[in-house]
Amino acid sequence: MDYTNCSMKNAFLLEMQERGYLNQCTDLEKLDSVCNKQSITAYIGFDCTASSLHVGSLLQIMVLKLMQKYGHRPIILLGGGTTLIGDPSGKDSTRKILNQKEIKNNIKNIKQVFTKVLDTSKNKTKPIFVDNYDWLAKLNYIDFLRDVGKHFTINKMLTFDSVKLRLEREQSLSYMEFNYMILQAYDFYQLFKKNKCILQIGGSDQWGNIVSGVELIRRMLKKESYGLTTPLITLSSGAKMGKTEKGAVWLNEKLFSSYDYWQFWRNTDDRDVKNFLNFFTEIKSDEVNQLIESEKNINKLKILLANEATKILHGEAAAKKAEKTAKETFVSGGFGSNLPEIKIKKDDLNQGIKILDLLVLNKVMSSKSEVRRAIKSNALKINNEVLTDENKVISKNDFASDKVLKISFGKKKHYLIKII
RNA sequence: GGAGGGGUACCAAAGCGGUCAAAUGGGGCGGGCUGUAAACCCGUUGACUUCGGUCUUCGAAAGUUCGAAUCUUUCCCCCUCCA
Repeated sequence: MDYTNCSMKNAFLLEMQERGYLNQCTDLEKLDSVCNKQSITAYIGFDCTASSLHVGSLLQIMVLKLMQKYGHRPIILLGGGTTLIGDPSGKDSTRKILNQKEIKNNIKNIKQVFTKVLDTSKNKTKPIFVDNYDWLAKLNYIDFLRDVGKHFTINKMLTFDSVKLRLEREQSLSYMEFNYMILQAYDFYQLFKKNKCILQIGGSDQWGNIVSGVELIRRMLKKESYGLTTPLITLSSGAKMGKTEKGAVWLNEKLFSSYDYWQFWRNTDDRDVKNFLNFFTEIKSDEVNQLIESEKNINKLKILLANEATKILHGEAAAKKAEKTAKETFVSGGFGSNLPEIKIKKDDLNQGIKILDLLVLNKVMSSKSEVRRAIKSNALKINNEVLTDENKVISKNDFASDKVLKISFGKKKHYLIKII
């Protein structure tokens, strides 16, 4: 949506707009004037179907961070209740239903990301974590239908994309999932009442759910609340954002290392660099424009992007370390110290280990055939030398004076073999 | 509940008794070119292998046959139309 003609005054919303975080808003002008008068509380709900969020949720997290910058308070709703139900938005089919234990565990892990990225030091803007299981689980079905359900018409619900698409594609939509939007609307109502949360933010696929909440609050409390969505990020290549050769780009370090995370940003498509600098770093928008103008070497900007983005999630030290490793590995072709390691026992090394076994056992590749294939196509290197012998046995002699050996698969995947 | 149609590898989709580890497209992976980018070109894409082969796969199970993804039976699941 184009808001260029809207005369916003509020600094927070202006920056939202400059960075491209604004997609749709239920009433931007009113929200603007509210934000100008007071600090607000807003919430974003996150899905807890996995043990970590991935970059797909990063834009939302950046919005929360930006709120804090302007003195507003974010609420993070980790939907233990709604995850039990499953949001049909943007899904072709029913997703896997998790049990409570899995969800609890997921919430615990996901929470770590927020405590790392957001500022928890200031009382006024300190994030609040809530779990809608706390109120959803207590609901009484009959009461709920009478108090909340009466405000929803099936006629309207059927027109929401999340429902409509399923019906059009003739994919089944269970009654359970059909209720999702009501529960999400009820969440907003609860947070409005309990925490004076007047704004719900979400991805563009959440629009329908968010509007339902705004309407529910209006009907039940006769009060005004707001909804705002962020755009769906589309890559220049048309692909979905967040896929790499290592799978999804997870935000939890256990699932996706800070080095890989840095690499992910470093490998950004030229055409996406400007957007990403605006979306995923804290560099000011006009500064970004200037950089794009003045810096002729796009790779320098990609390094900047990687550093800044990694800094936000994993801290400055991790970002620096990743940059150093990348430099050592790619520029000088040496041994970056932060590369993933494969450990070999001294005894095993004395006997010699087949390269085939080594790579499969350490999950560098999933089968011996794959290793053989890689060797046939000159994709495997030991200390930068192409390996042609698939029967190669790694032994002590292969190690340089240093106690380290570098194995590379393709141009980007490098591993250090260490003797333990 | 009745009548049809269908379930094939990561996905889509061909094959309908042997020449099928299974066409083709997409995706993935690798190589080349480059800039750790894009585009393009090439290779590869079940597992194990002493590179001769061997083993396991076409919804599940049983059967026919020298031989089955292909034929038969039962079961499970999905879709369409009718009620």
